[in-house]
Amino acid sequence: MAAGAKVREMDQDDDDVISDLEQFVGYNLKRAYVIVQADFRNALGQDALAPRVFSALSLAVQFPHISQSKLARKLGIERSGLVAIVDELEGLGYLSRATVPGDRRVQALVPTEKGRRAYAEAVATVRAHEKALLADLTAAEQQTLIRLLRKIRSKGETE
Amino acid sequence: MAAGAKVREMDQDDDDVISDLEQFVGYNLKRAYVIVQADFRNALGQDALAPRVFSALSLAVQFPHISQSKLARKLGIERSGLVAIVDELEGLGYLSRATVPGDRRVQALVPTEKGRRAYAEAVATVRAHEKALLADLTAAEQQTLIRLLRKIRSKGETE
DNA sequence: TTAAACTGTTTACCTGCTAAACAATATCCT
DNA sequence: AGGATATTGTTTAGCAGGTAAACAGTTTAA
Repeated sequence: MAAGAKVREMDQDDDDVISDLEQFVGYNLKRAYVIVQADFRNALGQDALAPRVFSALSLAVQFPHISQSKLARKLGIERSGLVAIVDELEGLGYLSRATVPGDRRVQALVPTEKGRRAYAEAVATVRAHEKALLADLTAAEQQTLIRLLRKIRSKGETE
Repeated sequence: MAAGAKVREMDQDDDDVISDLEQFVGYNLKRAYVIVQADFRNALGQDALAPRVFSALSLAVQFPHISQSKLARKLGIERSGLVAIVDELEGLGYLSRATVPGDRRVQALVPTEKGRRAYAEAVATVRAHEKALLADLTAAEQQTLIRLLRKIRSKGETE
């Protein structure tokens, strides 16, 4: 399986050689990201909440009446990109766009009871799957990992 | 100006509240990945080698005469997705598709001297930028980070 | 020799974004 | 006051980076 297909008789097996790439944080980050994201997706089922929709819902539940602009900023995406996400959440009945008395430009995102329940359920599922995926890491290692990733984030999200 | 725009007078500032999201490895991974990738891109210049093209070149240089199938497998992408990447590298004159005596199906990727030089230069640049980006992490922390990311990878790349 | 498997490729598609323009609304500046 | 300036949500067009399915050519297995 891992051995090179026997297309040629003396095929030197390069599979275990450590490449340059492996020494880059960026490369390892990307590969790990792909795996964790895939795990997320089949944790919640193939066509349920996508990671970004889950994230938006999470923040909407935690910060009810947040505006779309603020939410976009928290998520690190553009306002325009958030529209489809909020559309989806509204379509699912997980939140509604409410007008704000003082400012008629902003749409306050208020989660519905259904949205809060769905989120509570999703968050438990995701947590469980992430825990299983990261079973090889001790609790301390997981905390360290998060701490180091946040350090990188704080370097880049300065504004 | 991290403070919320003064749209309303008593706008509680949610910016420093720790959200649920921050506790997920997946979320932190994604955010960090975006930052490192962006750093990579403006390390090499806006329209130079994209990360994935750099990665492919790296492996082609390190494993000359690797086949596209093997390269795709190493990169964790589909064969079909690799075609455009190899096209680009060939277009740049960084490698060529060579026929293999024993098997007329496979295209052996052989880096040119130009390709090897370009890679050597790129790798130095990327290393320098990554070092700068990760200056807040000690060398030990960087090693730990890579070790933990590889642990996640080894969990997901089992096949 | 026929069936099965593998290689590279094309094509059609999907996801998750950005950037630019826009109308509506709000705020700032004298 | 009132005009410039800014902000909010939105649409549209486009890009990057991938997948999946089908295919011809070639090789291996039965």
